[in-house]
Amino acid sequence: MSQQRHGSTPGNTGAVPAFPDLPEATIARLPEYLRALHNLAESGSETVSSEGLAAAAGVNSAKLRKDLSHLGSYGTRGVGYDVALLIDQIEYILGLDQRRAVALVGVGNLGHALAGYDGFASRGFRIVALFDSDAEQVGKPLGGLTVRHIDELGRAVVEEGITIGVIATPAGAAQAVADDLVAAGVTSILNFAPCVLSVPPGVDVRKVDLAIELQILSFHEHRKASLTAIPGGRSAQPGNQEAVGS
Amino acid sequence: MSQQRHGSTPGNTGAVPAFPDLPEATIARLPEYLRALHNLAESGSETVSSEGLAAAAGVNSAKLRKDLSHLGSYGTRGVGYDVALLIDQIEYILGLDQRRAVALVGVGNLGHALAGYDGFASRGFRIVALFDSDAEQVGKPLGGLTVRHIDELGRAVVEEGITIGVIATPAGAAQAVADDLVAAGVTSILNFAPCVLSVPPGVDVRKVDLAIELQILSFHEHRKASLTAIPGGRSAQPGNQEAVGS
DNA sequence: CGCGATTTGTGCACGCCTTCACAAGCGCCT
DNA sequence: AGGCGCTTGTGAAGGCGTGCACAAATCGCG
Repeated sequence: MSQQRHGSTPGNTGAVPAFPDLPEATIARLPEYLRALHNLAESGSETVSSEGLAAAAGVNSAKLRKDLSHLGSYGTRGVGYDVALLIDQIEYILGLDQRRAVALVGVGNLGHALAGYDGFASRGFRIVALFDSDAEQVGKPLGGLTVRHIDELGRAVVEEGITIGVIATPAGAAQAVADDLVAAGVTSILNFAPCVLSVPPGVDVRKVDLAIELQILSFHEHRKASLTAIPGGRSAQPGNQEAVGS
Repeated sequence: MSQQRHGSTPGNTGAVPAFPDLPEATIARLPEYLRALHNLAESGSETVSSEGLAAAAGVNSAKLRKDLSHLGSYGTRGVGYDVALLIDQIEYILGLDQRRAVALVGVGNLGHALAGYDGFASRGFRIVALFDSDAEQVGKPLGGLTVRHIDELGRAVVEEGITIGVIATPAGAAQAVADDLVAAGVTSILNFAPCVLSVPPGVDVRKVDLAIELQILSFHEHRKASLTAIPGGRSAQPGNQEAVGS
């Protein structure tokens, strides 16, 4: 975690409700809280304590309370948080009430899986267009959509109201695709290609590199092995849960 | 980002080289540096300055120097870093010289893509076994391997020397699979299921939730939209690169 | 051999995030 | 109505990570 520091809203005296200036670390945890809350709602819970929700989300209860306090006071002392109300609040903050339209570029190995991943639809996103530069792929049906050539991206972004682009191409093509997405008006990019993208100010990029996650685990394996090898090294360390994305 | 605080190596006076106690944030960036270094090596560079490598990895040069200084002094003032030497060092630290054996559990939509992802093999990992609980899937060939029933996991872990498990099952099955992996002796787990896993001390879990990444981007879209809507809101913010992990 | 240009390695200060500990508030029971 | 137990919300402290700015070190050239 590093940059991504955005300006606040200085003299916001308009009728529009002030957009809360949440810490980046808090934002990254809100989706996790949201998922836990949906589970609780399904199991019939009306309210939940910070302790209970924290356990379900895998975090410290103090951290959870501080995170939620940034959104405003939606809890009742002595009782807990109203599950349904909190769900609405978090979904509003995250902008999920708009069911954002997503474009997926690159329908190779990974792209196929992403196009068919039902976890997107169930959590507020619609993949509305698939693109590829390979003529072999263009025209093929995939998950209810037809793969289109990347030249059509600009038009599709406008017509479908796309605001988020997902890049699942090889690393060599990723920068060109990013440029195309930006030119088309997309301002948020999720990049699965193992490379650094250069984008203009105002465009947000998040990166997911599957191999990097394994390499981090590999480091801890290496460390654990070296600890158990030396005399005095303990074989059990308090290693534990760790989420990506900070 | 949160826990994962491991004990240091107190009285390490043995012949085994002291395992460096790297900050977690540094560890998360090492794989990125490694990728950039491989690119540089391929293009024929013998040495690289901190400025150059930082640009290739998408970070600040001061941060890069501090990160590398934790590994020891492998640079030459006035010249830069020896690319080949640094690659060896980082690969050693990350434990990649052992080409770790990985087990993949769940060959559904996402599992298929992971099994065929060549980015693993090219970066030090071998997927050596595929598992599923669905009898329909068991026996099918996939990426040069045959899908096995999850009951065989314990035996396979020992025989193949598996140290890392990847969970690509639905959320409902993930905890049971994690328990099986731990029981079989696996001490590192990469979890793609959208749920919190409970594991004993000494086992490391990293989580990748594709929908969460989109939700974080959605938040920034929402924020940007609300900024441009109010008078005085600027339409271009210094949003920028942001990696997951850490 | 000495000097200047270049680049690393790091001490320091700042800011963010986490965690503790507790006061304030709410509901329930008597 | 009053008191008691429970839970939230938050002030303060501590730790971690980042980035600046500079001293130390190395190479190349005259």
